[in-house]
Amino acid sequence: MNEKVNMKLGSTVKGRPRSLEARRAIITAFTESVRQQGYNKVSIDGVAKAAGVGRSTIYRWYKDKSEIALDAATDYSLQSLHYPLTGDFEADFCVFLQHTFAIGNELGTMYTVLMAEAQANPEFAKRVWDKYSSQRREQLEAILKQKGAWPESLSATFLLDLIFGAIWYRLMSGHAPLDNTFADELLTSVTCLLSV
Amino acid sequence: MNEKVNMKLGSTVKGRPRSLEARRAIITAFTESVRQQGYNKVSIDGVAKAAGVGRSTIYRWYKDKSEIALDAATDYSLQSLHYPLTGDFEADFCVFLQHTFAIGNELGTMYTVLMAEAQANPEFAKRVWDKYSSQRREQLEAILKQKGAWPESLSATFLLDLIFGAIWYRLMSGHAPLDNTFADELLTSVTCLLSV
DNA sequence: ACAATAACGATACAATTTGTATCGTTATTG
DNA sequence: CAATAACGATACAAATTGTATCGTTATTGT
Repeated sequence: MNEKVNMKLGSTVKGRPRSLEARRAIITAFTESVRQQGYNKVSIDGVAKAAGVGRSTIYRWYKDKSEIALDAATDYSLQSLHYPLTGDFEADFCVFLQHTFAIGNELGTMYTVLMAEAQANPEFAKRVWDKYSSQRREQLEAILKQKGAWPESLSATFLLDLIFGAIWYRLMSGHAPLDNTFADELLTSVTCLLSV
Repeated sequence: MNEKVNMKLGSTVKGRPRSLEARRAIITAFTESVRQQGYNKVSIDGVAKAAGVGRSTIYRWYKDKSEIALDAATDYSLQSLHYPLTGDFEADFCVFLQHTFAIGNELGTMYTVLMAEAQANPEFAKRVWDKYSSQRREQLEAILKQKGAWPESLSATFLLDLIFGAIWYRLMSGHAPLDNTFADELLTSVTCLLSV
């Protein structure tokens, strides 16, 4: 989202302040539209009408469709990222998975689209990474480190790739669900790999 | 690709046969364009001009852009799938990874796009799965089964998701390469999981 | 040789969508 | 109440899509 935005509380800036309701409406309408029609068939005009805002309002704050997607995705994801850890590896890992699965089942489509969009746009890819991926990785890494003994031969980067990769892969391919069985299998495997 | 196509050798069908050169040119130009500009910025007209064919020729055989992507992706992938196994788990696994990495580094962008496209289109998703994903999975599963002892608690579906997931995740995020180190880590982990 | 056939390149077309610009209106600040 | 900037509405050129039509070209069968 545009940084010059006049949305800070207690702003001293003159002029009509940005409508947070409009932004929320845009994000909601966009997310719902993507879910129903697929990213490539969603038009800005359609989102504007569904959100009940003017098309110009969207263009004022988002350069193009991919920017809306990034804002919508990070907005949603960050909400579920700030909660206290118990310190118990197994419990925290399971909670993390549950949150991640919930987001995935809710917004998986959106993230896949972001990845596709990032493919040919390194700058955009970096923003997706910084605003979304890296934050979730850091959270999970902190949880994994609670396990204590960590085999030297196992790099954290690789283990994170393994876990997030499997989740992503199921999300994208849709060939198997993100359910409790899957969570159990992840826990078992990670425990196994960390106990060598 | 259209099934009614008149491209079989020794066809008895009247009329001018389809130009395989045109198809090859389309696939090549499309792949290159996607690599350079990104899927969403590639136009059919641009591909036609780059391929040196008429725009109508493309529309005659492909319903839309996503169909070109699917044809291009499967065409390329299937070439690398038919080779004999040695029967040695470790050797075959490494060769498989090398082939998969090569395809990924060559066409990863394309596959990510296919996944995104498949998100809101179950029918298309099924075709991607049947024509691409499932074939590679079967190949890898055959290789893994050569290992012999397979822990009851570890489902093949899950293990395949772990492996392909990690590869995909690296491809999409681009935060780490598909290199020999990564292959080693995969081999080590899979061996560990299969030896419990 | 020649008719039948169908893919080819080209071009034209309406419909959609994009991103920009402009307008009068509305909300907030000083 | 003046200054300011976001708001919704609307108009616009440009690009793109998918369809249709045309004359041309390559192949098959008689």
